[in-house]
Amino acid sequence: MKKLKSTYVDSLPELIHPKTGHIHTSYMQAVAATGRLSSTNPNLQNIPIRTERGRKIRAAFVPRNENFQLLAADYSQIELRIIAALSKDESMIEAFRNGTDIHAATAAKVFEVELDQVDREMRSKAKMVNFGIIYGISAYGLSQRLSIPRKEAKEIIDSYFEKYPKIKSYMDESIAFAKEHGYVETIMKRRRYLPDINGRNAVVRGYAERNAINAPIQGSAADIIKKAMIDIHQSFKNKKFESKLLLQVHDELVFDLKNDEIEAVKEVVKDSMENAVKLIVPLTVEMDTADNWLDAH
DNA sequence: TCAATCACG
DNA sequence: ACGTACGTGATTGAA
Repeated sequence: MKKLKSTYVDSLPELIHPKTGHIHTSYMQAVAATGRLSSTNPNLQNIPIRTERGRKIRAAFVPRNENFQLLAADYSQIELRIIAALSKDESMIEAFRNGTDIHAATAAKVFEVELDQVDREMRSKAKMVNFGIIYGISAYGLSQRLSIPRKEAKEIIDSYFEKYPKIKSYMDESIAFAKEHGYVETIMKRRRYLPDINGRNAVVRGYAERNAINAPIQGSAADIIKKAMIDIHQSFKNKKFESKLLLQVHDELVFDLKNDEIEAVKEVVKDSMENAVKLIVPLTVEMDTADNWLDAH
């Protein structure tokens, strides 16, 4: 509990710029191997939200004055939508086209129950599995996360691949591509080189194989939000908006929104993010406004 | 200087 | 049999 105080409460006020009255972060464009941005000095991509005390820190981020409010816009499940699109798995595509809760839909499939029979625990497990898929899952890793025997974890994973068969073949193809070419690439052709993909050390090779699965997914999400940011910048300039983009947090954009531009800005932001690229599944964006960052979620 | 820890997506 | 979920940055305390 020392972390919240030393990293945020004590440090951030010291970083308010004397001239602007704002905290200014630096975004690094060539640090993350997948093509994500990173944020330093201070890092504003890891402002707390998960604990009650942490949420109070996030609530301290406010608009510049009474004529503005904060707008937070975030992609819903962008990485799973990308894997659905890249793998062309019919079931997962169908789930996203129908707008169903993907974790609940996954739980229904994996545990073989009706959608309305999915309880909180089943959904929670299915959510962990969905995340695991993006990261390059192993039975052992899932068993640790879910605190269940490895055998049971393996059964869940086997069931997952049975219900979403093309996710499995897509993952195998990503690894095969990497082994042949020595790199993997995103939807916008950003490459991540994986020199250890054919290595003889199983631990190192396993790491590269998980990178082969994860990098195109995480990197494509980064490509998409970057394109959206460029499109939004152009629109704001053309329309002479005074609202400003403040922060990017991987799948979220935060704006200082002028009160007389609310509807126009929200339309531009939603449209630019949802249509930054055309996938075979819809991209959806959730957004909200408030007088602090916490409540804009 | 570096590993461990903890903050986020 | 092996060792194991992806990507970051800041702080802390031991070496």
